[in-house]
Amino acid sequence: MTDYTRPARVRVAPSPTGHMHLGTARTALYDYLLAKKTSGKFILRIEDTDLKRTIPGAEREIMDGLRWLGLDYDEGPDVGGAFGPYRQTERRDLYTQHAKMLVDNGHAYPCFCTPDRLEKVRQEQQKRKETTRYDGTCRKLSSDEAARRIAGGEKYVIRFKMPFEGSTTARDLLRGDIVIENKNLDDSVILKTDGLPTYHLAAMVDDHLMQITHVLRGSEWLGTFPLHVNIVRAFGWDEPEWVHLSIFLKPSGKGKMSKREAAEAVKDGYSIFIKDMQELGFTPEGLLNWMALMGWGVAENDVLTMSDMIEKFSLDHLNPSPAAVNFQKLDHFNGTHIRLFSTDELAARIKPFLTKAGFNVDDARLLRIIPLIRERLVTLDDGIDFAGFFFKETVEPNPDDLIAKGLDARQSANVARKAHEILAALPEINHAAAEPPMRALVEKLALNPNQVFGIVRVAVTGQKVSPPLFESMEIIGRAKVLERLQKAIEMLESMP
RNA sequence: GCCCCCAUCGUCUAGAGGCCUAGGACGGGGCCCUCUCAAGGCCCAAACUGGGGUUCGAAUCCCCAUGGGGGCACCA
Repeated sequence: MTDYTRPARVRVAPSPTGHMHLGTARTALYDYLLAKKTSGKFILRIEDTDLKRTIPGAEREIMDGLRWLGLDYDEGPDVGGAFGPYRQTERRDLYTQHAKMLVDNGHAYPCFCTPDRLEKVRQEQQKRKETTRYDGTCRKLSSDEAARRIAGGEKYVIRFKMPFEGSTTARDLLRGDIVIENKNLDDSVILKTDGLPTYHLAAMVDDHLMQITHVLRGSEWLGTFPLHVNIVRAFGWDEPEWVHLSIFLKPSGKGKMSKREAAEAVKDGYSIFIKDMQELGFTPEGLLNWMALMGWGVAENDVLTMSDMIEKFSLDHLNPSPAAVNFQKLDHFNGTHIRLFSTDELAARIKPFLTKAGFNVDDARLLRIIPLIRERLVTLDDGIDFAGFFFKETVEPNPDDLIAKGLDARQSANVARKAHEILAALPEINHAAAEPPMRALVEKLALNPNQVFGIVRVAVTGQKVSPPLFESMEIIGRAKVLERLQKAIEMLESMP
């Protein structure tokens, strides 16, 4: 059982090489939950040691994404902290020193092999159907010779010396002991020609120096797990708790999320990128709830707020198996959380979407609209379809939509005229006053409510689907309702 | 090819040897409500991959098979 009485220090350590995605967000969430649960610290560390792949703006997106999700970090590049800097390129000297420590105590060595040679070795191994691995050429070099070549200006990397014999046992919190024969391991590069470390060195050094107690990371790291454990042990450090999280599979469950699949999701109105999700109208609450439950589960009542999650979260109960993403379920959680918002809250969340869509939003009016649309929204973006017409001067219904089922244009025009008459006779169009006479009209015409109200709906809102008719008309106001009805009558009359 | 990991309804999961006739959620189907679309309520179908052990007793522990996934970079 995990000890939740000691404050945990956990970190999310993304590399700024692209858009922030679901996997990073979920790891951050679990980190955050653990930190909150133990009154510990949640830390953001930027792993930007691959200069070639670093993308400008990516770091900003990560920080914005975490904050938008409500996963505020206690330490990080832009907030500081006692264990900084929190950007690996700013910790360069630390890695150089630590690499040297390993060389000095015989756990690492300089390697002068060129990329060309390594590539050739790899190809030959592949041809012979062998495992591709470093062949150990430079491991045999004497330290004198290595020193001479370095002094001669030759380029080199530092490789970690993996043991040849025996086995390495690494303990994962969810999987127990993972044992691997050392002969299956090779000597990985820990410090590159450019002087910057690879993940293997940088993450181990930083996790130790930053006093990380629990390392939560994707299970794609399981392959290099023994390497990492060996590095930590070579330094003589205590190990953190290792927790390898399940990875996300594409919706079909066949293979992990790929670029291709990501593009596919966007076409369907979804995305695996946090920034896109925000723009698509998903809420942090819905997203968090959904992500939390991929890789973790609760017995019942799975609608969870942040405080519910903090209360119920348990590392021991995480699920190690891969999880296929299910966007339909995201829709469900998003809608559910939207319905949990107060009217003021929802209005504030929707307003930016309406504004962005070009509507001039009146706050008081929006507040009246919210109760009408709340349970119809899946995303905040849906607010445009359900509330946009309230802010339009005029609407342009599709003429065909004005014709009720079972009626022709002439008959529909007649219905519209009668409705206009009834509504025009009212000093004010509100729900209470308008519904009874309109119901009476349905009776009198021997039609069904669908037909009559449908015509009025399309005329007044410009669309076939809308919030409840009478409540909507009340907000639109008498003048505009009559004006729009009149226009619809004319449209119908001009139809053959 | 080699190494590693995983395995409960279509999907996400609960399950920690007897509380299991296997629970919940999404999705699906049906009914109710209903001015459209939703939301909501009620109901239904749907799973322990297979085979061997261990045990009085296995979804749960062990082994094998099968299936799925991940990794084999001077990327993270």
